[in-house]
Amino acid sequence: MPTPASLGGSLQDQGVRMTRQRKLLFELIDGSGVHLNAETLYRMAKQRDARINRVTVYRTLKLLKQEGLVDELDLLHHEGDQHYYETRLKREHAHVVCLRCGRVEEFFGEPLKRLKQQIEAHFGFQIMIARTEVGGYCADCQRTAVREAAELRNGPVPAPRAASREPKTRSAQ
Amino acid sequence: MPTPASLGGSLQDQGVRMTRQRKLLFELIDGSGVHLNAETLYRMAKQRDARINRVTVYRTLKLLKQEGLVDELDLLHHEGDQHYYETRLKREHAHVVCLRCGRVEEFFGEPLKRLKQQIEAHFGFQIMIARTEVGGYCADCQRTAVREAAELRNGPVPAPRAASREPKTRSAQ
DNA sequence: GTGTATGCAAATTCTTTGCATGGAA
DNA sequence: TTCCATGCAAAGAATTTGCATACAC
Repeated sequence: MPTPASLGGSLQDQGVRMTRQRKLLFELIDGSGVHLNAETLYRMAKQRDARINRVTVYRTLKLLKQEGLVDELDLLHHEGDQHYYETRLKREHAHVVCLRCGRVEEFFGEPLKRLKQQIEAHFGFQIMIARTEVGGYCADCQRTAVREAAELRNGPVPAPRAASREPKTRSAQ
Repeated sequence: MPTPASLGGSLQDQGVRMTRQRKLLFELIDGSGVHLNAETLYRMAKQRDARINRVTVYRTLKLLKQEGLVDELDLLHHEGDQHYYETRLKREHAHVVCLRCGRVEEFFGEPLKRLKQQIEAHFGFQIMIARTEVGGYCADCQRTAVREAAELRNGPVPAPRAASREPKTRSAQ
């Protein structure tokens, strides 16, 4: 299990070459918290090194995915069909996506461990990847939805959807 | 919650027109058990009605997805980036994919309910979609992997990967 | 009759591949 | 010095869109 600062460390031992591009990409993925997609990662990398190519980003993500160093998510395709990547954490967690404002929360907790254990026991299965993604409405957006519905009934000027499209992230439990 | 035989029923009430194509697609999705992808569905439909177009399949799936009548999965991209669809069941369940033979199992159970409840309570979240997809090795493939490793050590003729690529499905608990 | 759904062709989005060159070990 | 990694251009897979026609209501 790699510490954030050493995404590449274990790879080097396996004979994978440490290039300028890979070093940069590893740093960005580790440093950015979570939920980068290929395009965003590419743009961030391009800013710090104009000589990097989008294809290299895809190849690097594929490598990290194969080696089990990052997890691939789609966050329920809430904004398009691209995939998102995060460094693999020790703790199992679920992603909770608000379908209205796009905020992504993370949930760590007992039920996830139990779920995994039960599946392994039930099927004699050896679990390598586990992904739980949940969509719905966050507390804020539930309130807003109620307000908007009221305004729609009463006044002819519904408030513009104030929710940010910029996904925020907050961890829990 | 639609019964399998009436995927389209509730849609008609909402002013969605029941066309020859939609009727056929609804029947196929309902009848086929689970885990159809767009291309497979298209080919099945084409066999029963040559006049159907691939685009109509995509449009119909999108409609059903929006109305919450089918769930969209990717089964961890085990064989490509296409998506899979299944009619929405009353019971929450997880999909358990063998990364070697491609078999897909379904897991129904307590931990899933608990997980959902805890997330709703913890965040004040209103869950609309929940998706759990688990990848790993099934009991059979664990045994096979051991045998193959042994053959690799002893004899120079490892057995070909005998596992079927045709995903089988079995339900559990 | 009206307006939504379809088919067709073309476009778009996301991702991968082939091949010559560059660079890490 | 040896291969693996990169960049570039181009291909590929999955899905969506524009627009004229067909057809459900």
